[in-house]
Amino acid sequence: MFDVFFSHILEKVSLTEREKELLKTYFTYKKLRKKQFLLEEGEVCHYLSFVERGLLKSYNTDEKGIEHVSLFAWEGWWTSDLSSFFKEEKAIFTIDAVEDSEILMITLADFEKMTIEIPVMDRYFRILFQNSLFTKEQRLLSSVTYSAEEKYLRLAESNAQLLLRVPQNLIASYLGITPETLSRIKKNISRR
Amino acid sequence: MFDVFFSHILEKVSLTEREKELLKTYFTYKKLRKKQFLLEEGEVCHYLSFVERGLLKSYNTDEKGIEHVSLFAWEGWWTSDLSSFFKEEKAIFTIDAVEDSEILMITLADFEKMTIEIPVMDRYFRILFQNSLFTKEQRLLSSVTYSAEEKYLRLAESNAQLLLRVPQNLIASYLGITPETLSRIKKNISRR
DNA sequence: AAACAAACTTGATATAGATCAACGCTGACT
DNA sequence: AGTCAGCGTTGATCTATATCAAGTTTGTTT
Repeated sequence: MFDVFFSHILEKVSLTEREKELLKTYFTYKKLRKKQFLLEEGEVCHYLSFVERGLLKSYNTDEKGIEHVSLFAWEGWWTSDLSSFFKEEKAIFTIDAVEDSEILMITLADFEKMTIEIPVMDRYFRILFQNSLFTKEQRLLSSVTYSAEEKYLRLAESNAQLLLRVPQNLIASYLGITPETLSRIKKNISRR
Repeated sequence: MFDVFFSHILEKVSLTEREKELLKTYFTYKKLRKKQFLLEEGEVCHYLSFVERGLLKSYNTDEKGIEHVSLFAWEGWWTSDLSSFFKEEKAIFTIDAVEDSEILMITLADFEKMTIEIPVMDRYFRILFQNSLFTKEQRLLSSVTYSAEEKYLRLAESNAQLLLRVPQNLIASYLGITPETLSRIKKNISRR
């Protein structure tokens, strides 16, 4: 139940057996069926969640009702509306399960307790957030600099697995283009 | 020389006098004249820098030679090509001074020493990177969801100071639109 | 297996914003 | 004080991608 969890954390920091046992106590295990919501826009996001198995997406819905996927999270990733979670404000993102999933959830109060009692978790999350920043920076640059086709090709290169696991309309949404445009792009690419 | 520096760090974590003195020893002070480079694309980024005074921008230049501003950093902000700094890879960003500036710089080796010897700095940077993530998430959402005019209005609201301090062509670049478009947007807004 | 709803494709048309070009203003350096 | 480069404005045109619409394929539920 904590397999993926510990293997991911121990890649970045060391924990004693005692710390491991303590760490477990802060988390709640939950199963989600495909399409089930973990968070809905407008609620306060009460959990930071680690994906043990499955795949979730977090997205924002605009005035026209169009969904813009902000992040996919599968085995070994964390997901949450970070801003809502840490500031206890209303969430701007919705999170739901793309596949049946199993997650480990922690509340803000427990997160704070955890960083006090296991200070090395501050280091773990420092490294985690730092790596997240690289990715976000790349995406931001990509979204401003490249054409729709280049964005798709770059995603295909950097994240081939995603394309196999996620329906094309969600990929389009993640890239910030319409499904129609993505369909045409793929046709053009395969014609060459 | 470390005024802004300590006031910003002490907002987030506490330090003993001993830790403060030790912390200082890891940083190098540097003055930059307007237009002077702190980092050029293709180099490895050897420093993470805190801005004591002034204003820097970090940007990426595309194949057409167009600059895309990724981040402005003024008093109390950190700047670096994070990915290049932490992975010791070639930088994709260039950083230069928009105004005469004074900065405090730390190398990766010293950063690592610092987090070992003053573990609470892991916490400081965890919180810092976490806050950065909120902002990047917002910008990404904004860049995909909103029209050029909405992006501008949102920036004006959330960051009025920036508009006063930075030339309009850089604001356009930061928003991912052309200077011509921004000029037209402002005209439209003021006509109403 | 039938029936229905998603997901994907293809074509026609519309549009936001880019690009190209010319000109005026401002402020920095000689 | 004069000159020149950079910044901002405005207009005309172009283009990548969105939007709208219809049809096809795939997958899920009963």
